[in-house]
Amino acid sequence: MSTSQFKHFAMGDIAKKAGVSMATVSRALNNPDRVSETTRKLVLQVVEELGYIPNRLAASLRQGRSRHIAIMLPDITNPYFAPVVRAIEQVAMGRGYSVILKDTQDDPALERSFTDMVKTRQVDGIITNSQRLPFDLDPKLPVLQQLPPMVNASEFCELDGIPKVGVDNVAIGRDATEHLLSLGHRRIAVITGTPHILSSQQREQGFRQAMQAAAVPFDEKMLYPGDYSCESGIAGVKHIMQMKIRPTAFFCFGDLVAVGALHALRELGYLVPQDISVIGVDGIALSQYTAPPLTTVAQPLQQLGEHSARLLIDLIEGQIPEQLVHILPHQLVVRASTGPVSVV
Amino acid sequence: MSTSQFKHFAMGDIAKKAGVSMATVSRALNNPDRVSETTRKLVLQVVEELGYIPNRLAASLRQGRSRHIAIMLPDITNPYFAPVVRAIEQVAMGRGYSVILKDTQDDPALERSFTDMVKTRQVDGIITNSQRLPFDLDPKLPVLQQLPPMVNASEFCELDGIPKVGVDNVAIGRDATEHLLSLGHRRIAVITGTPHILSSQQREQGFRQAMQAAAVPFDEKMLYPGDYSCESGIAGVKHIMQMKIRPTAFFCFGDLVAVGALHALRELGYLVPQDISVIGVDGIALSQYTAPPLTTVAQPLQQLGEHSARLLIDLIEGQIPEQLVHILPHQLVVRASTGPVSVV
DNA sequence: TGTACAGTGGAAAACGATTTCATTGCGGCT
DNA sequence: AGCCGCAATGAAATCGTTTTCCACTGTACA
Repeated sequence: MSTSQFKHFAMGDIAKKAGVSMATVSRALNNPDRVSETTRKLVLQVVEELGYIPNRLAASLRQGRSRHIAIMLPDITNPYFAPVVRAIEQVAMGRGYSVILKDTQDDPALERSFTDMVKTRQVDGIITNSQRLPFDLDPKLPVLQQLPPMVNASEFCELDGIPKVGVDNVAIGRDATEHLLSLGHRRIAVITGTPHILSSQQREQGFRQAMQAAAVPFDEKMLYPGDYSCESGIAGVKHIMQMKIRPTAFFCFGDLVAVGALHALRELGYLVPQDISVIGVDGIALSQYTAPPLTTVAQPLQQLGEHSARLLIDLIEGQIPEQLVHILPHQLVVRASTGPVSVV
Repeated sequence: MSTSQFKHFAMGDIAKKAGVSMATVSRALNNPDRVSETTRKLVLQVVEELGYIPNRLAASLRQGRSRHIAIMLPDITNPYFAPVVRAIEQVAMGRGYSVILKDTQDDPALERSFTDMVKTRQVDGIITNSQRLPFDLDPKLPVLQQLPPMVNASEFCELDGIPKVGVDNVAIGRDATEHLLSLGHRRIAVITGTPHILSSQQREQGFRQAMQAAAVPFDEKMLYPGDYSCESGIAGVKHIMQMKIRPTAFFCFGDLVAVGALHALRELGYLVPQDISVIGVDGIALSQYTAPPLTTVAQPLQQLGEHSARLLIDLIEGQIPEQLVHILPHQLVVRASTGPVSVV
């Protein structure tokens, strides 16, 4: 038994005391214009008087919706997600929803078990940052009809027809690369994100496009497969800087990776940006306080969250969303970690 | 209406097809040892066959518990919370609970509205990082009896009798200060956390104790009231370093503050730790990658989360917790941001 | 005068599980 | 043989709302 001992009134108690039916109490509370003003006032007064608090669980059961949404992330400790989650949560609250959070550690089994929450009616929809689709689809049927309300945020599943909110990762890869190229860098090293993840693949694709367009050859040894973590930034730098031919710049596929890279370069005695330039992606808050402040391609994190939440809730409530796919603008933020290539 | 079109079977369908009663189905699913093996197998097979998925909302209503817990934070973007939340979430999952997250921005109204979720039966209990008690208490009655299941994590409410999990902030303040003193620092500046918050007050108290014990006088002008943010670290440094008598060390009440301080000192041209030492509190993951790596008093963030979750769920389930208050050990982690005071 | 209709409000059926209470049948014990 | 107890099961009550009908009133209109 629990420690809480509130005295609880049910709707019936209110009804009795107000001398009306439960239906009327319910209406007075939820559809105020469906009862006369006098009755409504009467009911509300009794509600106030008795301190009645409705049991939302019962309402949810009857209505078939929980008014919860779920958000599924691979790694809550990545500061990338904090502003996104906060924005989601704010929009959700504004529309009467609560947010259930799940750190899946990128584990398919966890993802799936979490997704079951919509089947068990515990949540009305899901925002996922995973590119894995946690539902079995019948390829013969249209995708949208088989899906519960869900939106893919930041990280996309390849499948068409799934609502998505994110950025153009190919363009991000291109823009970052062009920035380095424009500073005269030719030997650019890349520390990618988790290789099997689409965003990383697309950034790499953008990188290659830009290099090719500038007719700069790329030595495949200059590509280090990371996993979006700080540690992979460190490992990447250490690995690459021990090679005979060293790069003049690092393109890190995440700001966290770049933080690790900056750290490792500092340890190895290199000066950024005099010896080596570093650019990141994401635009996490901390990127402005690294040493030196990090040049990065910033994503509109808050907007990402807002759009995801709005889209999902529209979907849940059967409102037709203006669009099913939102690609939000990114922005190159030049700070002190990139500079002209040093003439050796 | 929602887009999801799963065909749903209710327990009655299973019962009918298996030729048993709903009670038996329920038991086969939830209390396997209360039905014979043959019936259980039969039921499970039908469940499998029809792809039956129970409606947890209905179960929750009947059982009077949602199997959700809520966690309330002042600021989700502070990396301090990420490991805590993750640990909470893992323990909760292990015990069959989901976690609802709320960023309250330290706003009392939001806190209160969120807390209502336990009254409305949407959550079974709350972990709060706020020192404000979101319930009205009758001072005549014992505290515990009036409270819903809740635990105070990290940040404490002054009231006795509330389950708490946290660290000894006075000792933390003392330890950090003693570290600086042992390096020869005498003019120590302090950038506090949010002044009205207990953890900040206690760290300050510990600081003063240590100073007094060492018979080192403290100039009140060396205390800058911050708010645990990066920005307050920057502002604090800028403010204090423009004074005539400058400190040789900064004691920042949070790692984020310290990150800001490091940034500002760098901008002002000071070398850390040669010119000035900086120490933080928290032990966030990033503290090891700052420039220079940050000396800090680390909190056992993961354990904090684990204990909070366990304590709360014990409370919810009426198990008697071994103890109601957990003070976990902190640890001074000496890195490169502190050093002996320079002989001027 | 009769009919239609809008405005109210009530009774009772959902929602879909869990749990209580009663019943059955069987084995063991005396 | 008779009785007790226990394991296995079912019927029905229950959780606390929302919602669907339907009834009733009074007014407007032909």
